Amino acid sequence: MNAPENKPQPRWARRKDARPEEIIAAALELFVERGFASTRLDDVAARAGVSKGTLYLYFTNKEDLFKAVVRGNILPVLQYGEDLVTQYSGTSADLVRKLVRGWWEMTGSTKIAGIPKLVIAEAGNFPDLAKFYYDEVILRAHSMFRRVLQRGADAGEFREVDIDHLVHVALAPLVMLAVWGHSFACCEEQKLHPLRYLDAYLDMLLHSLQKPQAEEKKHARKRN
Amino acid sequence: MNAPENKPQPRWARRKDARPEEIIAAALELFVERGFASTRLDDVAARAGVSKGTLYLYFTNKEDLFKAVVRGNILPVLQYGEDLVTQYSGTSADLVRKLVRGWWEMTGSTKIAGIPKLVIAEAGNFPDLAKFYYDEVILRAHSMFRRVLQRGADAGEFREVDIDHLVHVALAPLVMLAVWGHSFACCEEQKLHPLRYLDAYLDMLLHSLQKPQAEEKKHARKRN
Amino acid sequence: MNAPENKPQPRWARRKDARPEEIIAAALELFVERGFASTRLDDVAARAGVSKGTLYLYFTNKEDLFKAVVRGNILPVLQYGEDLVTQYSGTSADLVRKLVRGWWEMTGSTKIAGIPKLVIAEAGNFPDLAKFYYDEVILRAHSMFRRVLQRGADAGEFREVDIDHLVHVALAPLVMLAVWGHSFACCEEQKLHPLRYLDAYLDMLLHSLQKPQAEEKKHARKRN
Amino acid sequence: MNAPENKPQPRWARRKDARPEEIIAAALELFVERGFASTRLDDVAARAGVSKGTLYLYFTNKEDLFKAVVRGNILPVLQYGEDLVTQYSGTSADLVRKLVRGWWEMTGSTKIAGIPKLVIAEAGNFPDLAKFYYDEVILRAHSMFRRVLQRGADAGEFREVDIDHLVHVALAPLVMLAVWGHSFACCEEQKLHPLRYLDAYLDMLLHSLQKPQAEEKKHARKRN
DNA sequence: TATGAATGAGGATTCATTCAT
DNA sequence: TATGAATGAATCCTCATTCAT
Repeated sequence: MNAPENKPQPRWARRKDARPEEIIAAALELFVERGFASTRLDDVAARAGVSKGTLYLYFTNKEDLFKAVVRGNILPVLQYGEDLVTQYSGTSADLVRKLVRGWWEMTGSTKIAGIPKLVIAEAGNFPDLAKFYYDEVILRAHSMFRRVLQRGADAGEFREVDIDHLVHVALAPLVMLAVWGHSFACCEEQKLHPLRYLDAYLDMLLHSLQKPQAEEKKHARKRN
Repeated sequence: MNAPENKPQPRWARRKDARPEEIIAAALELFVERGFASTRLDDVAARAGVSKGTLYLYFTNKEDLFKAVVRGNILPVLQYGEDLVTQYSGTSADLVRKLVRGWWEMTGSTKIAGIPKLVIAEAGNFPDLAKFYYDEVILRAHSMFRRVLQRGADAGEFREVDIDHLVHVALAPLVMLAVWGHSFACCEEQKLHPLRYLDAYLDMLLHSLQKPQAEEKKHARKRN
Repeated sequence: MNAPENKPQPRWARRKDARPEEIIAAALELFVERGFASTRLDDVAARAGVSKGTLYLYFTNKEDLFKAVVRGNILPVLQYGEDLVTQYSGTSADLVRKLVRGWWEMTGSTKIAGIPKLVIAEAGNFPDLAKFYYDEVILRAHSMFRRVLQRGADAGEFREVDIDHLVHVALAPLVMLAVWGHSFACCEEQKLHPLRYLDAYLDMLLHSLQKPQAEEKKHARKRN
Repeated sequence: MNAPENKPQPRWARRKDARPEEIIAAALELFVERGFASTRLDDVAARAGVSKGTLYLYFTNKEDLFKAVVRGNILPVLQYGEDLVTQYSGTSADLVRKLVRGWWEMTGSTKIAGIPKLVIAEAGNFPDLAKFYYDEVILRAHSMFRRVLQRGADAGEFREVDIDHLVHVALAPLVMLAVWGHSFACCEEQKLHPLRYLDAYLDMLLHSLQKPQAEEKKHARKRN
């Protein structure tokens, strides 16, 4: 206890700051595993190592905790992508590849990937959560991806397409990959290989954006 | 009661057989609107015009009813697609277009489109339902789509791709369109236009399958 | 079971009609004994001989049950008094005596006497119940008593007083007697004798309404 | 912390002694506003400007605090009346008037008037509090009022009545006035005017105690 | 003394399920 | 078959109370 291990903060004060995040982490796991309705707050408390009552010190009710789980986990991952898009200087195709693979490593392959399923499942029951997710996550993600497509089109790298709708379409396979991992993945006898799935996805998407060869050559020349 | 026998209660006799289907129809609506856990059997019974007890004459419990809803609604739509693939004689690109637009009209734009969301949401809680859906719906849909891609490749119409994974990828936007309509659609200020979404999807998919021009020409010649 | 005891109604149907009243009766006892907050619905159910869930078939929630208890028990007793006032043909003093003694027998000495205490105690927490009680019970009781005083004044039997305020004042000892029985009665070593209390009350009230002797004589003459 | 010692925290020293009374004052307000069960100690602490834990330094539990509120507020008001009765030299009717109006100013019109309602409401749940209140408040008040009536009777000013019961009866309107202000007062559209109520009360009470005129004259003569 | 984070027993409420009719 | 009254297990949430600091 009095060991020189650098433990300057009293255990309690530190706990107080850490508690909400510990609870959110526990709740994320359980909500992802079981869904909103089937998750008992007893279990969340137990997994977070606190008592039931403690939950209510930090969250008004189950719904509030649910929203905190979504907001707390999902927003940080958007910033990364937006920054990347802003800073990137290579080809737009490479940017797409980098974004997709980055998303997989930071989100798609983690517990956070369970959130889209959660939000989709509960959108009807929590309209304001759905609205939040739509405004803060979906619109931002669409906006980011639209910038990438526009960037490629402006540079003459991508062909002209219906960008507004393609954004919707092109993000769907990523969302589905995340959803899949928390729904049917465990039913598969021959497991889906996420990286091959992503390769096939990138192959499809980038092929579909490629200009007809004639123009492509012009573009290639310009770039040099 | 003591009335003469010339009224064999025709309406009733008919209803008796129809009961399970009426219940399933009512349950479909409510499950789609509210999700599994939030749907009360009271309401299902009320909407089906029967008493709560009657539900238990036809379904052993809520879970059983849920499964019946899924099974009863989802299987019929697959047959149509499979038959089409078998019989179709035009180009594979046209077959893809026809399948996609047919799916939209028969399924994507109907209440049935709510089922994928439901199954995804409850997959964790009903593993055997998920397994059923995976085996009977997803695998069959994948298989059907795989045949189409293979058909195009065999005919030299489509370029060579990783068909196994592309099937997964290529179906995702359709599933997501169905899911979208039952999750975030009501949050949108500028509503997604499903037919344009499908156009963008087909445009993307078919472009990505196109052979490079050189080969394309060969193919075009062959086709003529 | 098949005994010839005249039990013509099926037990269930009869129960359904009787249930709300059985529950209200049980709830009255417990609310009176323990107050609103300290009464557990478990106990109400047990005393009514039903399960907890059954309460919710008949009452929306605890508050609703509470209100039903008050409304169901208190309104019937008012009618008696109002009818008596309307029909009575003797002196107003005798009418007062009859009303007071009737109230004691029908209400003051029964469980119903616990209700004023209840309503007083919970008025702050249930403003609409208080409003109901004020409108439907207090105002009606005041109105009835005002008619009696006015009747006596009109007949020259009672002296002129500030009737509006006297009504309030004069009913207070009756309310207090009811309240007393459910609050301090059990603390007394020498028990309050309700009938003597009522005698003292009537003596005080009627004396205070008596005209000065001179006028009294005139009145007496008139009456003959 | 390491500041020079010239600051003996005067404010704190003062507060330390005042704490229990500040808590009691805060608790009185809340108990009166909401009743015992609906008052949260959180709120008491907040209103008293202390932490929840601090309450337990001064009171063993909620019940103890409740009792302290009652005892601390109700006893002081009795002494005034008892002293007045002992010292008063005017007519007994005037003494009654003086007592009643004094009570209104010192108690009936203040927050303290909420206590009778509280005690009545919780008498069943806190028998020892009820006993305390009965012994220390009600019996003393009765005793005091009995002395006044006896004083009037002994002086030949009041007629002979059943003093023991009249004491009960005669105090009831005062208690009810206090209770009224904390129960139905807020329901009234035409507010009760307390001073007129008290006038009507005194008028009734003193009239009822008046001797028949013949004797009254004798008494008047004696007094001169 | 004073704090306030943490506790957990307690109670209202819901709803799938049963079963007497 | 059909009903719907009744059940009671399950779970959210509250808040008086404790105790490490």
